Amino acid sequence: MKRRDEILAAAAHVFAQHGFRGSTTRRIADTAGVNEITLFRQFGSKEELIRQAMHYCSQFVGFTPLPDVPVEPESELTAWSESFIAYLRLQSSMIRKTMSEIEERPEMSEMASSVPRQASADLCRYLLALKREGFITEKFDARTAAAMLMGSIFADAVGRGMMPDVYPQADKAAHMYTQLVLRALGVENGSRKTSPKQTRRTKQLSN
Amino acid sequence: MKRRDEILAAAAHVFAQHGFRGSTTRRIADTAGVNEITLFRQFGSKEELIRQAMHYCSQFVGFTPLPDVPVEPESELTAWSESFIAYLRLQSSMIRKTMSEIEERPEMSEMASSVPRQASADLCRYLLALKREGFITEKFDARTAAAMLMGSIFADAVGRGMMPDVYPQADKAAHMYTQLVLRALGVENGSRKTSPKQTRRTKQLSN
DNA sequence: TGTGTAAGTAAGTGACTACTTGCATTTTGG
DNA sequence: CCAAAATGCAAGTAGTCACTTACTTACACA
Repeated sequence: MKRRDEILAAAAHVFAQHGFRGSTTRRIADTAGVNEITLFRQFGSKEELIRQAMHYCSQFVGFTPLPDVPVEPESELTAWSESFIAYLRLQSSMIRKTMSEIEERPEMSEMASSVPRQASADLCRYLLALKREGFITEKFDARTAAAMLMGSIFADAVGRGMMPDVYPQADKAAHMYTQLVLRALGVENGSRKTSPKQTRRTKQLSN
Repeated sequence: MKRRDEILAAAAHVFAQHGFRGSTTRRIADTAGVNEITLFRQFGSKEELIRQAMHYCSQFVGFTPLPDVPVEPESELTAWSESFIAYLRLQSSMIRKTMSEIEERPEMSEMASSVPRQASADLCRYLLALKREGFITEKFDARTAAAMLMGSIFADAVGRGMMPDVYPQADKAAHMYTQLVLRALGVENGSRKTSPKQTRRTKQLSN
């Protein structure tokens, strides 16, 4: 069990550095400190090993959750953006490798896309809640706004290593992207423009 | 000469599909319809061939230029965004492959980063011109705003193939990102908030 | 003590890789 | 029209790749 996890972690690490073709079974075995044969006995093939390694990695994902009912949009959304960018930066090598293999190993990319998919859904729901709770009065498309915030964060995480000078200061970037999106939506200094629409949930909370 | 270009185009195409390691000399030769030996006689090595193929590709880059003096911010910036996203979408496979090889072939990534670098500089200059010409009165960080617009477009171009449902309608996306950024900067319906600051250039143009 | 399981060692297989050599053929330019 | 350059063909080299077979060792548990 422990051995197995060590091998999976090693495989994930090697894959993040060298991609699928560059992840030779020898290199993975050396990194894990085990004999090459052990890989084949445990996982059958290199492909299966790397598939399981990616699945193993997906256990450790977890973002600061967005509340169902917004109270302080800027701080809540900033916290979420910070945790999202931190995750993407940590995984940036793996993300780049995975994205470059869509054409040749589409099922692996599909697995990797579940995290941003979920994040996008969460973010959209939160933005609609901002509208429902009266923080936003103007018309806007939640999916576009969500795609912008996530896209900015994504591009920052995977692109900063290549061209650090085109991005804002690293530790403030998530906050600045968040602020700019909120300004685009007309959310300023956290004040409500209208009172919340009455729904079952908001009624319960206002008791 | 013509032969050479055919080989370079084939090499670029194969590289965009399979990456460096997957671009076998045999595959490139087959795609180009030439003998494998010809590659080595013309270019010496696979590495040199692919290097030249990428350089060959960079000839065909060209965006709708941003004017030095903004007149209609939304239409001008949208046109630029459209041309930028069209380019990135066309090159998305190549971009993904190049990005995934930063660790192993940094000099190639450096070459590829010159295009977005230039684009970022152009965009920043334009945003500052918007301020100078009185379209923007609020304080803003040009680099952050530029990173957001470019990041959104970049993420759209490379990510849509993987998860089409998280992005807005493809043919309107560039326009919507542009609009949202302009709203964040407080540029509405193209009207100036203050009169342009007098500079040599604007003085000349106002004659 | 015996037995099953996970691990290691040694050796090797066939396929593919970038790249080379020698020679025949085609294309091209003056 | 002829020489020179470019290209093709056949064969081969040395290395790497994923993966296999046969056998040995270490350890847990009953």
